[in-house]
Formats: sequence, structure tokens, C-alpha cells
Amino acid sequence: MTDGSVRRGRKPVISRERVLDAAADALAEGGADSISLRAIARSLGVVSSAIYRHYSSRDELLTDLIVQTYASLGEYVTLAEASVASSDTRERFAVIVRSTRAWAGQNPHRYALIYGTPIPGYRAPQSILEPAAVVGSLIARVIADAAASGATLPADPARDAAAPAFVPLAEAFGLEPELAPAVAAGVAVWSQLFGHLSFELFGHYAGVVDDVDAYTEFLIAEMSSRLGLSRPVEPGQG
Amino acid sequence: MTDGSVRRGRKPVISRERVLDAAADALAEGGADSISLRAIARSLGVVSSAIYRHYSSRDELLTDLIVQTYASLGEYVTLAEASVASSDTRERFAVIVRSTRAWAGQNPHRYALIYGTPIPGYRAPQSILEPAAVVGSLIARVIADAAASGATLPADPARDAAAPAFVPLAEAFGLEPELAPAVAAGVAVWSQLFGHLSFELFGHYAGVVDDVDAYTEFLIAEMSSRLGLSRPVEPGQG
DNA sequence: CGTATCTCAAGAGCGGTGCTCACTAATTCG
DNA sequence: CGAATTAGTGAGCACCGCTCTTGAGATACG
Repeated sequence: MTDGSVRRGRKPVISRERVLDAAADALAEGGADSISLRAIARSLGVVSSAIYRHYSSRDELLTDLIVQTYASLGEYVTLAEASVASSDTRERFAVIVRSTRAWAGQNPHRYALIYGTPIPGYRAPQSILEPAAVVGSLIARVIADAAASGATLPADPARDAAAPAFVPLAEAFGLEPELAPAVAAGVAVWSQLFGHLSFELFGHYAGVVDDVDAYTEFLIAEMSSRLGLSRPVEPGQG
Repeated sequence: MTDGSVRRGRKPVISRERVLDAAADALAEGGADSISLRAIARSLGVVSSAIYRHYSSRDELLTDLIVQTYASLGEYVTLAEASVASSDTRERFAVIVRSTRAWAGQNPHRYALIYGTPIPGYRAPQSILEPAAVVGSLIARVIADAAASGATLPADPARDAAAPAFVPLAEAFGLEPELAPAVAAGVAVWSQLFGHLSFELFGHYAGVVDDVDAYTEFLIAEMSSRLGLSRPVEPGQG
């Protein structure tokens, strides 16, 4: 008994976790619309109404699934970034982009669940705001580390004019108000990244961009320079 | 008889157009998942199977709806752009962005239909490639006109390195191969625009960007400078 | 031990969906 | 008028989310 209350009644043959796992499998295979409670119940060898003992509605299940999916993406990208020297902010950003794209490519339905059209009728609760920030947070950390090591942004009056509106967000990330311009640039890059991935996954690059790998590297270079990221100076060289 | 074939049999009470219009209404009101053949049939005062005389499947209806939606967006943006002096490429681009965003804000479900998650089970035919290019084409025209009036791109080695891959696309738009770098920048801006709009409409800016109007203007400035767009020089001044 | 109590899954059922198919009403041609 | 053609009807299939009643299983307590 993990909690204080006493277990009574018959033992459950399914659990919230098992339902969620089955839903994740259904999502991975057939997309969000194949997450049917009846199919999940079938795959668990149970009748559909039994699911309702553990999830009161499909939306509640979807919420858990979305949170789990953000977590999966976050783990994947965090792990990838860990293999880069923390001083190489340019490469850290590049790895964030590449690994986010790799995750999306390997999990297109999960990507669509969190970055595509919101599920019809589904209203996301506040509780997903924090997990949803995972990639943005990683970008923010790169920005902070770059600033700490003396990186400077390229000149951009419009960005600096927009910066005051980003002071609260900078503070939410634990950054100094002086970094608001970098945060503004970071938000732009963040949405651009997912615009790129959505276009790739949703087929909008058909007939427009052939070599998406190479194109992604171009975008990385472009976004990096807007963030003022550069490779660290090799000591004892140049 | 508009075509050569002879009309026989009973007169149709519904038509392909009436079905499509009813579908568009359903889409506008409740999103893509409320486009049900039964609901459409009900709204037309007809039994659901009657729809199949005009559309062989829901997918076929969706395809028409998608094409119609791209056309609507294209008309809206084209009309907006027409009110700007063609020499002011910077403002033309700004109006393309603003009007695309305005259209999306007024038609969120239609936006989601074409730029959100592809409809599950739905596979887009080749025939939507051309209508889908509408906003991209408008951006390409701005790029061409800017180049014709002597605009130059800011330096960006990564973009120029990626440019050769965009020569075919430049040619598809009727542009000189020398404009491939501008086309590369244009594609980046194009996907960034829809990344921005999707984030706004799909709720990803919650807690991140408050004043999306102002933020959009910042993005316009940033994207314009990457495209080398500027206001035309006022004659007899400076 | 026996029973009350609690928990969970079963199963029937409601109204919704896309889609098929046999049928019939309506129209026009020979 | 009869044949041919066309379009809408209505029943039906298999699926969906969800609700509600029922009964099986497991524990707690007198």
C-alpha cells in the first residue's frame, strides 16, 4: 500500500499506466485519431467501459499523453545536448535543433499531437504549460550561457524595441533583464524551428525543399547568428 | 446543358457545390472533425448516402475543401497586397504577413485544415501542390521585384552555400538563378511565418508572448531585413 | 466464519460516425 | 408508352465515446 488508504475490493487488471502505455502505442502507430478507448481496451484484453475506472474521459487520457510526450521529447533533446561541450553554445544549439528534428522524424504522430492542430474539443489545462516549455527552456539556457561567456547579439533595432516585452519571460527563465533582446530572438528562433519541422512533417516542403538535412543546417547557421552564437575560440590557435 | 452529354433522370436536389459549401460552413463553425457527411446531409435536408452521388468519399470532399481554402487565403492576401505601392517591397511583405495572420485569425479552423496536422487517413493528392504555394508565390514576387529594383541581401555565407539547391525553385517561380540565395531566404521566412501563426493559433504563445501584434511587427522587421527589403527612397529627400 | 462493504470489470445500450447496397422516384429518349 | 438513366431513400455494417446497471472478486469486521 503505497498510500495510507487500505486496498479493498477485487484487484485491478489494468492500471492508469497500462492504459496510458496502450494509448501511446496506438498514437505511435496510427496517430491521434486511432487513440480510441475501445481499441485501447481491446489491446488490454478488457471491455471498453473498464477504461473509465481509470480515466474519466478521452480528454483526460490525452492530457496525460501530451505531458508524457513533452517529457519524451525533453529527455531525448537533453540527452543529445549533454554530449556537447557546454562552452560550445553554437553546437549546443545545433544539437538541440537536430535532435528535436530527429525525435520528430522518429515520432511523427507524437510530434503532431503536441505541435499540430489541437485535438478537436480538447482544451489543454494549465498543467501542460510547463512541460510544453521544454525545448524553449533548453534554448534559453544556451542563450544564458552564451551571454555569460561574452557573446553579443548582432545589431537589430526592431528586436531591441520589442525586447521590453520579454523581460518577464527572461525573468521566468532566471535571466537578467539585459538579456531580454536575446530572449526575443530566442522566441523567434523557437517558433521558427517548429515551423520548419511542421512544414517538413506535414508535407509542405514537397516540391520546395528537396534536401531537408542540408536546408536544416542552413537554418541552424542563420538562427545561430541571430542568437549571437559562435564556436568557442580554440585556445592556442589563430 | 453546359457540356455535350445529355441530361437524363431526375433532377438533383443537391450539387457538389452545395455539399462543399455546407462542408465549409461546418468547418468554419466546429473544425475539421465536425465535417461529417451525416451532418452535412442533415443541413441540406437530405439523407447521408445521397452525398455519395456527388462525393465518393469524405477525403474527396476534404480535398476540394482544402483547395477552396487555399484559394480563399490567396484571394485575401492578394487583395490586401494590392493596396500597397508595388515599389514598396518592404511594406508589401509586411502586408502579406499581416493579412495572412488576419485571415488565419478570422478562419482558425480553415487555417488548421491546411497548416495543421494533416487529416488522419487523408493523403493529399498532387493537385493541391499548386494552390498550396499561394503565399510562397506572393513572397517570391516580392523578392523578384526587390531584386529588380536593386535590393541586395545581407551577407550570409550559409545561405549562399545552400542557394544552389534552390535554383530549380527559383526557376519554377520564373526567377534568375542568381536569385537563388534570396529564394533560400524566402523559404526560411515562409516557414517561419507559418510557424509563428501556428504557435499563436495553437496556443503555444500562452505565457510566452503577450502582445502578439507587436511581436509580429518585430518578426516582420527581422524577416524583411533577411530578405533585403527596405522602404523605397523618397525622391527629393535626404 | 460469515457477512457487509468496497472495487472493478462486464455487458447492454444510446447516439454518433463513414460507407455500401438494394430499391424506388423522377426524368428523358426512342 | 416503355426503356434507360439518374438521384435520393432507407436499412444495415462496423466503428466511435460514453453511461449505467449488474455481478464478480477481495478485504474488513463483527
